[in-house]
Amino acid sequence: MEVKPGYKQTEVGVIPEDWEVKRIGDFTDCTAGGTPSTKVPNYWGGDIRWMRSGELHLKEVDEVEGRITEEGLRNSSTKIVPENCILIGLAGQGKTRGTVAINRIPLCTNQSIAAIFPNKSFVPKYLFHNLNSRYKQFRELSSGEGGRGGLNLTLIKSMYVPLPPTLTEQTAIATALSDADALIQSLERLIAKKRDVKQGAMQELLTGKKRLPGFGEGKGYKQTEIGVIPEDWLVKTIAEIAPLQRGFDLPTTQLKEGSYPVVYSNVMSTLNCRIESR
DNA sequence: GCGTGAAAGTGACCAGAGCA
DNA sequence: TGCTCTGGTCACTTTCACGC
Repeated sequence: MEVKPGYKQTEVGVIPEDWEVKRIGDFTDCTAGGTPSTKVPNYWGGDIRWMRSGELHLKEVDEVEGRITEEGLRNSSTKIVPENCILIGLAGQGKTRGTVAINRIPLCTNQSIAAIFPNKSFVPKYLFHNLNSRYKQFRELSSGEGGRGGLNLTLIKSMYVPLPPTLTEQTAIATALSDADALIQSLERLIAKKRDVKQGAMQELLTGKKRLPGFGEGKGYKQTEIGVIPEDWLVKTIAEIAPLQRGFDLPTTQLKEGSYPVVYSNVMSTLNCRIESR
Protein backbone atom coordinates (compact mmCIF):
# COMPACT_ATOMS: atom_id res chain seq x y z
CA MET A 1 0.00 0.00 0.00
CA GLU A 2 1.32 3.41 -0.94
CA VAL A 3 1.97 5.76 1.99
CA LYS A 4 1.29 9.46 1.40
CA PRO A 5 4.18 11.91 1.90
CA GLY A 6 4.29 13.10 5.51
CA TYR A 7 2.93 9.79 6.80
CA LYS A 8 4.47 6.47 7.82
CA GLN A 9 3.43 2.85 8.13
CA THR A 10 3.40 1.57 11.75
CA GLU A 11 2.05 -1.29 13.91
CA VAL A 12 -1.25 0.58 14.18
CA GLY A 13 -1.48 1.57 10.52
CA VAL A 14 -0.56 4.73 8.64
CA ILE A 15 0.00 7.73 10.93
CA PRO A 16 1.62 11.21 10.59
CA GLU A 17 5.42 11.10 10.39
CA ASP A 18 5.91 13.09 13.62
CA TRP A 19 3.60 10.86 15.70
CA GLU A 20 4.98 8.06 17.84
CA VAL A 21 3.68 4.55 18.41
CA LYS A 22 4.16 3.23 21.94
CA ARG A 23 2.95 0.26 23.95
CA ILE A 24 0.71 1.29 26.85
CA GLY A 25 3.14 -0.37 29.27
CA ASP A 26 5.94 1.88 27.94
CA PHE A 27 4.40 5.16 29.07
CA THR A 28 2.10 4.26 31.98
CA ASP A 29 1.11 1.49 34.37
CA CYS A 30 -2.13 -0.31 35.03
CA THR A 31 -3.75 -2.43 37.70
CA ALA A 32 -6.83 -4.59 38.27
CA GLY A 33 -9.20 -4.42 41.24
CA GLY A 34 -10.93 -6.95 43.43
CA THR A 35 -14.09 -7.79 45.36
CA PRO A 36 -14.17 -7.82 49.18
CA SER A 37 -15.86 -10.96 50.52
CA THR A 38 -19.61 -10.56 50.31
CA LYS A 39 -19.90 -12.89 53.34
CA VAL A 40 -18.50 -10.17 55.61
CA PRO A 41 -21.12 -7.42 56.10
CA ASN A 42 -18.48 -5.14 57.68
CA TYR A 43 -16.76 -4.83 54.31
CA TRP A 44 -19.82 -3.28 52.65
CA GLY A 45 -21.82 -0.09 52.93
CA GLY A 46 -18.95 2.27 53.80
CA ASP A 47 -18.10 5.50 52.02
CA ILE A 48 -15.51 4.23 49.51
CA ARG A 49 -16.87 3.98 45.97
CA TRP A 50 -16.59 0.50 44.44
CA MET A 51 -17.36 0.02 40.75
CA ARG A 52 -18.74 -3.13 39.07
CA SER A 53 -17.73 -3.95 35.51
CA GLY A 54 -21.35 -3.47 34.38
CA GLU A 55 -20.96 0.24 35.16
CA LEU A 56 -18.31 0.59 32.43
CA HIS A 57 -21.21 1.30 30.08
CA LEU A 58 -21.55 4.73 31.76
CA LYS A 59 -18.44 5.66 29.73
CA GLU A 60 -17.77 8.80 31.79
CA VAL A 61 -18.07 7.66 35.40
CA ASP A 62 -19.19 10.40 37.79
CA GLU A 63 -20.84 8.10 40.32
CA VAL A 64 -21.20 4.38 41.05
CA GLU A 65 -23.62 2.40 43.20
CA GLY A 66 -21.28 0.19 45.22
CA ARG A 67 -19.75 1.25 48.54
CA ILE A 68 -17.19 -0.56 50.68
CA THR A 69 -15.57 0.19 54.01
CA GLU A 70 -11.88 0.83 54.90
CA GLU A 71 -11.88 -2.71 56.32
CA GLY A 72 -13.15 -4.09 53.01
CA LEU A 73 -10.46 -2.15 51.16
CA ARG A 74 -7.68 -3.47 53.45
CA ASN A 75 -8.85 -7.09 53.32
CA SER A 76 -9.27 -7.49 49.56
CA SER A 77 -7.21 -7.01 46.43
CA THR A 78 -9.20 -3.95 45.37
CA LYS A 79 -7.41 -0.63 45.51
CA ILE A 80 -8.30 3.03 45.09
CA VAL A 81 -7.49 4.40 41.65
CA PRO A 82 -7.26 8.17 41.09
CA GLU A 83 -9.60 10.12 38.83
CA ASN A 84 -8.96 10.18 35.07
CA CYS A 85 -7.91 6.53 34.84
CA ILE A 86 -8.87 4.69 31.67
CA LEU A 87 -11.01 1.73 32.75
CA ILE A 88 -11.26 -1.40 30.58
CA GLY A 89 -13.50 -4.45 31.07
CA LEU A 90 -11.27 -7.53 31.37
CA ALA A 91 -13.64 -10.44 31.81
CA GLY A 92 -17.15 -11.43 30.93
CA GLN A 93 -18.82 -13.40 28.19
CA GLY A 94 -20.92 -10.39 27.26
CA LYS A 95 -20.34 -6.89 25.98
CA THR A 96 -18.48 -5.74 29.09
CA ARG A 97 -15.14 -7.22 28.06
CA GLY A 98 -13.32 -4.58 26.05
CA THR A 99 -15.65 -1.74 27.07
CA VAL A 100 -13.69 1.41 27.86
CA ALA A 101 -14.61 4.17 30.33
CA ILE A 102 -12.93 7.04 32.19
CA ASN A 103 -13.55 7.87 35.86
CA ARG A 104 -14.12 11.44 37.02
CA ILE A 105 -13.83 10.46 40.69
CA PRO A 106 -11.44 8.29 42.71
CA LEU A 107 -12.88 4.81 43.20
CA CYS A 108 -12.15 1.09 43.65
CA THR A 109 -13.10 -1.51 41.07
CA ASN A 110 -13.83 -5.21 40.94
CA GLN A 111 -11.38 -7.66 39.41
CA SER A 112 -12.99 -7.48 35.98
CA ILE A 113 -11.81 -3.89 35.45
CA ALA A 114 -8.29 -2.77 34.56
CA ALA A 115 -7.36 0.82 35.38
CA ILE A 116 -4.69 2.58 33.31
CA PHE A 117 -3.12 5.28 35.46
CA PRO A 118 -2.88 8.86 34.15
CA ASN A 119 0.47 10.66 34.11
CA LYS A 120 2.01 13.81 32.62
CA SER A 121 3.28 12.08 29.46
CA PHE A 122 -0.17 11.74 27.84
CA VAL A 123 -3.67 13.21 27.89
CA PRO A 124 -6.04 10.66 29.50
CA LYS A 125 -9.03 11.81 27.46
CA TYR A 126 -7.02 11.25 24.25
CA LEU A 127 -6.17 7.69 25.32
CA PHE A 128 -9.81 7.13 26.31
CA HIS A 129 -11.06 8.12 22.84
CA ASN A 130 -8.36 6.06 21.16
CA LEU A 131 -9.08 2.87 23.12
CA ASN A 132 -12.83 3.45 23.04
CA SER A 133 -12.66 3.36 19.23
CA ARG A 134 -10.90 -0.03 19.33
CA TYR A 135 -13.59 -2.13 21.02
CA LYS A 136 -13.59 -4.66 18.16
CA GLN A 137 -9.83 -5.05 18.48
CA PHE A 138 -10.11 -5.68 22.22
CA ARG A 139 -12.75 -8.34 21.55
CA GLU A 140 -10.61 -10.11 18.96
CA LEU A 141 -7.54 -9.87 21.18
CA SER A 142 -9.37 -11.52 24.04
CA SER A 143 -11.67 -13.97 22.26
CA GLY A 144 -11.66 -17.38 23.93
CA GLU A 145 -13.38 -20.74 23.77
CA GLY A 146 -17.16 -20.76 24.16
CA GLY A 147 -17.42 -17.01 23.89
CA ARG A 148 -15.74 -16.59 27.24
CA GLY A 149 -12.47 -14.90 26.54
CA GLY A 150 -10.50 -12.60 28.71
CA LEU A 151 -8.24 -9.60 28.58
CA ASN A 152 -5.45 -9.27 31.10
CA LEU A 153 -3.00 -6.60 32.19
CA THR A 154 -0.19 -8.06 30.05
CA LEU A 155 -2.33 -7.84 26.91
CA ILE A 156 -3.36 -4.28 27.71
CA LYS A 157 0.21 -3.16 28.45
CA SER A 158 1.34 -4.65 25.14
CA MET A 159 -1.22 -2.72 23.06
CA TYR A 160 0.21 -0.15 20.68
CA VAL A 161 -1.17 3.41 20.77
CA PRO A 162 -0.43 6.19 18.25
CA LEU A 163 0.58 9.34 20.14
CA PRO A 164 0.71 12.87 18.70
CA PRO A 165 4.05 14.51 19.62
CA THR A 166 2.63 17.21 21.91
CA LEU A 167 0.10 17.21 24.73
CA THR A 168 -1.47 20.25 23.03
CA GLU A 169 -2.35 18.20 19.95
CA GLN A 170 -3.60 15.29 22.08
CA THR A 171 -5.79 17.72 24.01
CA ALA A 172 -7.09 19.29 20.79
CA ILE A 173 -8.06 15.86 19.38
CA ALA A 174 -9.68 14.81 22.66
CA THR A 175 -11.59 18.08 22.87
CA ALA A 176 -12.85 17.81 19.28
CA LEU A 177 -14.11 14.27 19.93
CA SER A 178 -15.65 15.20 23.28
CA ASP A 179 -17.39 18.16 21.61
CA ALA A 180 -18.82 15.79 19.00
CA ASP A 181 -20.03 13.47 21.78
CA ALA A 182 -21.59 16.43 23.60
CA LEU A 183 -23.35 17.51 20.39
CA ILE A 184 -24.75 14.01 19.84
CA GLN A 185 -25.97 13.88 23.45
CA SER A 186 -27.58 17.28 23.14
CA LEU A 187 -29.35 16.19 19.93
CA GLU A 188 -30.55 13.01 21.66
CA ARG A 189 -31.96 15.11 24.53
CA LEU A 190 -33.67 17.39 21.99
CA ILE A 191 -35.21 14.38 20.19
CA ALA A 192 -36.48 13.01 23.52
CA LYS A 193 -37.99 16.42 24.34
CA LYS A 194 -39.70 16.59 20.91
CA ARG A 195 -41.08 13.09 21.49
CA ASP A 196 -42.62 14.25 24.77
CA VAL A 197 -44.13 17.29 23.02
CA LYS A 198 -45.56 15.03 20.31
CA GLN A 199 -46.99 12.66 22.95
CA GLY A 200 -48.74 15.61 24.57
CA ALA A 201 -50.04 16.90 21.23
CA MET A 202 -51.35 13.42 20.37
CA GLN A 203 -53.31 13.31 23.64
CA GLU A 204 -54.90 16.69 22.94
CA LEU A 205 -55.49 16.45 19.16
CA LEU A 206 -56.69 12.83 19.01
CA THR A 207 -59.24 13.37 21.77
CA GLY A 208 -60.43 16.74 20.45
CA LYS A 209 -59.38 18.59 23.62
CA LYS A 210 -57.50 20.92 21.29
CA ARG A 211 -58.71 21.76 17.75
CA LEU A 212 -56.53 22.97 14.90
CA PRO A 213 -57.26 26.48 13.50
CA GLY A 214 -60.15 26.37 11.03
CA PHE A 215 -61.90 23.42 12.69
CA GLY A 216 -64.74 23.35 15.19
CA GLU A 217 -64.99 27.11 15.83
CA GLY A 218 -67.96 27.85 18.11
CA LYS A 219 -68.67 24.15 18.72
CA GLY A 220 -69.09 22.68 22.19
CA TYR A 221 -68.42 19.23 23.66
CA LYS A 222 -70.52 16.16 24.41
CA GLN A 223 -70.33 13.06 26.64
CA THR A 224 -69.96 9.74 24.74
CA GLU A 225 -69.11 6.05 25.39
CA ILE A 226 -65.41 6.92 25.16
CA GLY A 227 -65.52 10.16 27.14
CA VAL A 228 -65.96 13.84 26.31
CA ILE A 229 -65.38 14.68 22.64
CA PRO A 230 -66.16 17.70 20.38
CA GLU A 231 -69.85 18.14 19.55
CA ASP A 232 -69.29 17.69 15.79
CA TRP A 233 -67.25 14.45 16.13
CA LEU A 234 -68.77 10.97 15.76
CA VAL A 235 -68.12 7.76 17.71
CA LYS A 236 -68.06 4.59 15.61
CA THR A 237 -66.80 1.06 16.13
CA ILE A 238 -63.80 -0.05 14.13
CA ALA A 239 -65.98 -2.63 12.35
CA GLU A 240 -68.19 0.22 11.08
CA ILE A 241 -65.32 2.00 9.37
CA ALA A 242 -63.03 -0.84 8.25
CA PRO A 243 -63.32 -4.54 7.42
CA LEU A 244 -61.83 -6.80 10.10
CA GLN A 245 -60.35 -10.21 9.49
CA ARG A 246 -58.84 -12.46 12.13
CA GLY A 247 -55.72 -14.46 11.46
CA PHE A 248 -54.54 -17.58 13.24
CA ASP A 249 -51.32 -19.08 14.52
CA LEU A 250 -49.59 -21.10 11.85
CA PRO A 251 -48.13 -24.32 13.33
CA THR A 252 -44.36 -24.47 12.86
CA THR A 253 -44.80 -27.78 11.01
CA GLN A 254 -46.67 -25.90 8.28
CA LEU A 255 -44.08 -23.13 7.93
CA LYS A 256 -42.34 -22.99 4.56
CA GLU A 257 -39.70 -20.79 3.01
CA GLY A 258 -41.34 -17.88 1.26
CA SER A 259 -41.61 -14.14 0.97
CA TYR A 260 -44.42 -13.58 3.51
CA PRO A 261 -43.51 -13.14 7.20
CA VAL A 262 -45.80 -14.70 9.84
CA VAL A 263 -46.78 -12.72 12.94
CA TYR A 264 -47.78 -14.88 15.93
CA SER A 265 -50.14 -13.84 18.69
CA ASN A 266 -47.44 -14.26 21.30
CA VAL A 267 -45.10 -12.02 19.30
CA MET A 268 -47.78 -9.32 19.22
CA SER A 269 -48.13 -9.74 22.96
CA THR A 270 -44.41 -9.37 23.51
CA LEU A 271 -44.29 -6.34 21.23
CA ASN A 272 -47.13 -4.71 23.09
CA CYS A 273 -45.41 -5.25 26.44
CA ARG A 274 -42.26 -3.71 25.07
CA ILE A 275 -44.04 -0.59 23.87
CA GLU A 276 -45.89 -0.14 27.16
CA SER A 277 -42.77 -0.55 29.20
CA ARG A 278 -41.03 2.41 27.55
C1' DG B 1 -2.58 -11.64 38.40
C1' DC B 2 -5.02 -14.95 35.81
C1' DG B 3 -8.31 -18.39 34.31
C1' DT B 4 -12.43 -20.52 35.06
C1' DG B 5 -16.49 -22.73 37.51
C1' DA B 6 -20.78 -21.65 39.37
C1' DA B 7 -24.76 -19.02 40.30
C1' DA B 8 -28.06 -15.60 39.35
C1' DG B 9 -30.53 -12.50 36.34
C1' DT B 10 -32.68 -11.38 31.93
C1' DG B 11 -34.91 -11.74 27.62
C1' DA B 12 -36.39 -14.23 23.44
C1' DC B 13 -38.81 -17.87 21.78
C1' DC B 14 -42.11 -21.40 21.78
C1' DA B 15 -45.77 -24.69 23.12
C1' DG B 16 -49.80 -25.66 25.30
C1' DA B 17 -53.94 -24.98 28.29
C1' DG B 18 -58.18 -22.79 28.85
C1' DC B 19 -61.72 -20.36 26.96
C1' DA B 20 -65.01 -18.25 23.56
C1' DT C 1 -60.96 -22.98 15.12
C1' DG C 2 -58.68 -19.23 16.90
C1' DC C 3 -57.41 -15.92 20.86
C1' DT C 4 -55.07 -14.95 25.04
C1' DC C 5 -52.24 -15.91 28.62
C1' DT C 6 -48.88 -18.55 31.15
C1' DG C 7 -44.98 -21.05 31.94
C1' DG C 8 -40.91 -23.77 30.36
C1' DT C 9 -36.55 -23.79 27.98
C1' DC C 10 -32.53 -21.95 26.29
C1' DA C 11 -28.95 -18.69 25.35
C1' DC C 12 -26.67 -14.87 26.81
C1' DT C 13 -24.72 -11.79 30.28
C1' DT C 14 -22.84 -10.46 34.60
C1' DT C 15 -20.86 -11.22 38.94
C1' DC C 16 -18.48 -13.58 42.55
C1' DA C 17 -15.17 -16.65 44.35
C1' DC C 18 -11.56 -19.87 44.35
C1' DG C 19 -7.39 -22.38 43.01
C1' DC C 20 -3.09 -22.03 40.65
